[in-house]
Amino acid sequence: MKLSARGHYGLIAMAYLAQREDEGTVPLKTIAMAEQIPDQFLEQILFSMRKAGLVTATRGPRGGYKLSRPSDQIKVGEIINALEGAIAPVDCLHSDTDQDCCVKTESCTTKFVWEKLRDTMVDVLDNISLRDIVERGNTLIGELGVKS
Amino acid sequence: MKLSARGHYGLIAMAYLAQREDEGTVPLKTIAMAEQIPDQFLEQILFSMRKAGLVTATRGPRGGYKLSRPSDQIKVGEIINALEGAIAPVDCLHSDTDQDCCVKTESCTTKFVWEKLRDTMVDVLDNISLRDIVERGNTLIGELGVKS
DNA sequence: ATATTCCTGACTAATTTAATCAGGAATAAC
DNA sequence: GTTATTCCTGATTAAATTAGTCAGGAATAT
Repeated sequence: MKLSARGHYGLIAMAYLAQREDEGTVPLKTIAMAEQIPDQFLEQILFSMRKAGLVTATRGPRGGYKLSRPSDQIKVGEIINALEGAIAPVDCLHSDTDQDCCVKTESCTTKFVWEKLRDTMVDVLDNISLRDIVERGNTLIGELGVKS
Repeated sequence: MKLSARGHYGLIAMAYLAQREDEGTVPLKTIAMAEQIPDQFLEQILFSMRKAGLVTATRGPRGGYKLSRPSDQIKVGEIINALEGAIAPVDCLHSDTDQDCCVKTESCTTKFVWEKLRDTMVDVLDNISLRDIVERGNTLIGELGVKS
């Protein structure tokens, strides 16, 4: 039940962009450097973010990435979904019909457990926006002092 | 964010035992056969269950496994915990101090997201017992008719 | 005795994930 | 129009994890 590095890095990068949403574009290398993400790996990740319509990119000198929408309109759920596919603790949750996993055995009495888990996870992630993360970060800094 | 086969099979096997909790011990092979789980793999899994104190085993002819407690006192969370370790979407959630992941970058403003997700997941899984699964299964059978 | 069933570590195979490589295309600055 | 910068994108390799098997042993009921 672990998040992949893709998802982990992805959210960090998006939060980085959110924190600078009023400052125009940010080049990939800047993010990679600041957050210690291998930059060719981050390239893959931001490519996915662009395909998902969550960021826009500009090429050439002074180019880079920025959020495609205000940070309060981008939910963590969308990001993770774009990077890792739909959340589903168990594969057989995908099919609308029970075909795949419930035909042969009676084991699918357990299925509702994973459905409930999935629904709860989706609910949590769809209710946190990038802005929430930025604000939370600012609050922490205010309370505890900046760290670096 | 996928459950491993260990966890998936494990819950199925435990639900199987729960459904027969008044019938004495059930041999591993019976479960493996019924639920289509490779039996040497199931052996590993039930071994873990025993080490975690969730089942008791009897050797020899007419031996087998049974739940070590009434099914309503065994939560899904315990089972998954024993089979996959503590739930933690991101590794740095383990350490009580921030040492591991938050020193170098400001990326840990995202940490609370994973904390919240973890807490919610734990909450869901700790509030479903094996008996809930059995009852749910019986209800479904009553409503929809038995499948096999 | 013997058949049955669990015990347990070591091992192998398959899959997934992380990361790198490579070459290209667009664009701003000069 | 040349150059440096930055994103684009598929292919490939390397590392790690997971799934599953092998092998031999120990306990126990009949």
